[in-house]
Amino acid sequence: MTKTAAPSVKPTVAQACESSHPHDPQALATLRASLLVDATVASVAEVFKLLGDPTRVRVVDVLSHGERCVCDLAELVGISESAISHQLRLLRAARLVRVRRTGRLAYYSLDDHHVVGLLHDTRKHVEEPS
Amino acid sequence: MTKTAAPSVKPTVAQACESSHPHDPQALATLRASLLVDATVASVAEVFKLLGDPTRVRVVDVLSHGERCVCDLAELVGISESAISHQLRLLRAARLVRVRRTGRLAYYSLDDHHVVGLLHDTRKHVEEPS
DNA sequence: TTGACATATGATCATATGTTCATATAATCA
DNA sequence: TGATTATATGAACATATGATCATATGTCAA
Repeated sequence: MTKTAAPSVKPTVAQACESSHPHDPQALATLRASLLVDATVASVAEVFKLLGDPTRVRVVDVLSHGERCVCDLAELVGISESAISHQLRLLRAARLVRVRRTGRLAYYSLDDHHVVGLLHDTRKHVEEPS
Repeated sequence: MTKTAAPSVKPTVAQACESSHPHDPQALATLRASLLVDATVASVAEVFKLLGDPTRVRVVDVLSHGERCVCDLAELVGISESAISHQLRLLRAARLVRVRRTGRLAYYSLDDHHVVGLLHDTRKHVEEPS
C-alpha cells in the first residue's frame, strides 16, 4: 500500500521545479544524507501506527496504571474480549506489551515504557489551547 | 471501523472473570476515573495515526531540516507530486504542517514542533539494541 | 493571450484494518 | 470425566487508506 521505497533507490530524475527556483546541489546532497534510513522510517512508522488507533491508545492508557487481565481490559476499554485479544496480539508482536499467565488468566502489562512517554507528550500536546 | 465508544457509555455488565480473581470495586472505579477521556483518546490516536505511515514520517523528517517546496519534497521522499500533495493535505488538515505560497511554488514547513520531538524519541527508541 | 509549469483535488482501485462470529485451546471445578 | 471459564485465533465483512490517473486551478514567461 504505502510506498516505502527509499528515495535513493529511485533513479535521480531532474527536478521538475529546478528551473523555477535555485537549488544548491551540495545542500540537497547533505540533506539527503542526513535523512532517516529506510529501516528506521519503517520501524518508527510501525510504532506510531500501533498507537494510531483509539482502542490501542486506551489499552496503553489502562496498562500505564498497572497490569490487567484480558477481561478487565475488555471491560475498561469497552470492547469485546475477542476484539481485545486481537489487539493485544498486535501489541504483543510489536513487543509493546507482555503477558504473564496464571492458570487461565492472562495478565498484560507494558513491555515498553517509552510508549507511556509518547502518550503523555502527545496528550499534553493535543490538550494545549491552540 | 474502530470502536471509540467510551467504556462509561456502555452499561456496566458483570465482569466475566469476576469469579476467578478478586476485584476491588473501589480501585477499579478510581482507575476508571483516571483514564483519558474520549476526546483526548481520539485526538491522540489521530496524531499517532498521521505519523504511522512511512511516507508521512519521511515528510516530517525532511521538514525537520527546514521548509521545502512540494516538488523537492516529492523528490526527497521518493513519491509522485500528486501523492505528496494528498499527504500534505492530511498533514495540513491536522495542522502539523503549514504552507507559504510564493508564485506558483508552495513551501511547506512544520507547524507543530512537538512532532519532531515525538519522531526523535521514537527513533532513538527503535534504534536501541534490544 | 497562449503555453508551460507547480500544485491541488476528485475518482478509482487494490490493499489494509478492526470488528464480529464461530470455534479452538487450555485450565479449573463439580 | 464433563462442564464451565478465560483467552486465542481463523474467516468473513464493512470500512478506511494510500497510490495513481485525469483534470482543475493558479502563476509566470514569451
